[in-house]
Amino acid sequence: MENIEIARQLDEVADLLEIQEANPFRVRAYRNAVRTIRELAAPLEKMVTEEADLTALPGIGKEMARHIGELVTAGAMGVLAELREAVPATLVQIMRVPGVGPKSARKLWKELGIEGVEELKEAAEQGRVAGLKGFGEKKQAQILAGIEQWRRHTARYRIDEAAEFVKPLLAHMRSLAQAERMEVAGSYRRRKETVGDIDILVLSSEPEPVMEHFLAFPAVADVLAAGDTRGSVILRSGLQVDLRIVPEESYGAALVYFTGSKEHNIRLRQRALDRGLSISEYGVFELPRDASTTAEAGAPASGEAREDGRWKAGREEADVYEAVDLPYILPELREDRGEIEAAEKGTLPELVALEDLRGDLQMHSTWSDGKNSVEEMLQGCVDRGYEYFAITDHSKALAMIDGLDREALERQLEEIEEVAARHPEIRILRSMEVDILADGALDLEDEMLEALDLVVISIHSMFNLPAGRQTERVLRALQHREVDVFAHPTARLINRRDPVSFDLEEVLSCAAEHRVAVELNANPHRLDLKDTHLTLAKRLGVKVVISTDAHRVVDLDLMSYGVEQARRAWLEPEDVLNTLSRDDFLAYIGLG
DNA sequence: GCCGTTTTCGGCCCGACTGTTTTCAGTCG
Repeated sequence: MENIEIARQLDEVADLLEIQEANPFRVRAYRNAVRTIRELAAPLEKMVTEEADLTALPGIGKEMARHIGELVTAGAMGVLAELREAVPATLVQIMRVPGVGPKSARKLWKELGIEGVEELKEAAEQGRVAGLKGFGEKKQAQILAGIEQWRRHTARYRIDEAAEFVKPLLAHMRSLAQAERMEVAGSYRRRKETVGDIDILVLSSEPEPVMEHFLAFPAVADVLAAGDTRGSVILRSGLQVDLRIVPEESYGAALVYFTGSKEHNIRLRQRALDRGLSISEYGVFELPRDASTTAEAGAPASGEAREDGRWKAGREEADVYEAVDLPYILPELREDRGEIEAAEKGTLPELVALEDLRGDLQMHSTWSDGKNSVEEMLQGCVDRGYEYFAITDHSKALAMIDGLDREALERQLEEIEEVAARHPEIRILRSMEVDILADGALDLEDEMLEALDLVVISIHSMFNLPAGRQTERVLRALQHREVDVFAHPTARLINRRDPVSFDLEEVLSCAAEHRVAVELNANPHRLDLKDTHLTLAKRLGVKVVISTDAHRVVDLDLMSYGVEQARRAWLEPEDVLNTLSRDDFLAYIGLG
């Protein structure tokens, strides 16, 4: 059983417990376990069969380990089965409707017998929901709108999709003089591969016109909330945008708060409490001395309290970190994946940056499915300051797009030689993206593989092999002595195709042993390997190459998405092969 | 249900907005 399925079932336990009004901290314990499992690169199933100690994982205790063991060995968890007996599992769907939480779901079920979204819609349309105590006409309308929104949009947006919506919105907001500073925060700022919504923070001493201007953005389809300092809208695209307006002394604290992640913020706030401080989006505050005896021990709620002398910091993000004795932590690292501990010890990584890259090691030309010639791609690479690049057209197994057979490759290599002769300013690597066939053999004769400067291999077929066979297939390919790079290893397409299943740890160990690098495919549809996988690669001593897989010259600019994900994985320049200079890179791949 | 050089018991982040309320609960981020 895949980790993702185990996480899903534990998450359902948490949902059902919430509807049952269980101890909220117990619910949180399940959510924490879910988070750990979602980020875990090692397969739990294997850990269980090897009798590894699951309780060593954060948020997994004795009980959680027992649940997981049960699920892996018996295929189901007793705790979930019992909950499903007591609570209709379809109530979880109701909870997903915006504006409906566990309390409402329970009430709708207990008092109106509603068990699913369809029934909820019907009841709301008939006006029966408004009759409930604590509900009303407006709440009922909100629920109906919520159902529509939920139907329209369930998936998260790829980061490049989100960027397309963010750009015009930012331009709109920047045209307003009262918006003194502005930043897109949230997971967008942390450069996650997908975002659920967009969070925009504005510094202004005049919030009213800023909020008005925000609501007047032409693409706004629906206003969910609009207060003095917080607003929330749905764009026509279905994307939700939240706006927060804060004064100058709170901008840094609000940026920390609004950038997240939630888990990172919780750690910071706990750290503050340990130091007699409290952090909120308004700043860092000193706790009252007698905090233990009073109920309101936290940060002052709003404006007036910021002037009572307890405000300590909050203008800039760095001030907030400094207040809890930490150096500044970059947004990409704020996931509570050890960055707080590293910051404390002074061992934060020196993250790789776009300027560090000296070459691009996967791109296509008109020889296969690319839209530009070899020479045009070369010029694109020269324009981006690269010292080397690889032309990696597809091999013949991809008949659909006319992959190159041996003869075609030979002709292509002749052209490359001619182009190279005219362009001594950059080194063209003679390469190919060779398909890994069903049995792990490579889709090109050994003789030709030897003739290439760089052999890149990847999966384009048989995505659904069972994990055991997929692992064997990949291991065999990795062991071929001519292979240099394993490209887009899991073959996933974000929101479109699941990753293939194989034992990643075994695959990476094999890559390390045979000195094969893994690719971080920078195309925002792929971002493969993803951040947590790359962290594991680094730990296992596997080098990474970041490549765009460009199919036209402009695609070469997708490199930034790759670098951002590499940064989320804590990669430093020395972890990434294509930060090497031309001579060092050629030496690394044995071309002296 | 998890966790711990201040704790194996008693904690577990903090605040805005909305709707239905006369002081707050629920939801969300």
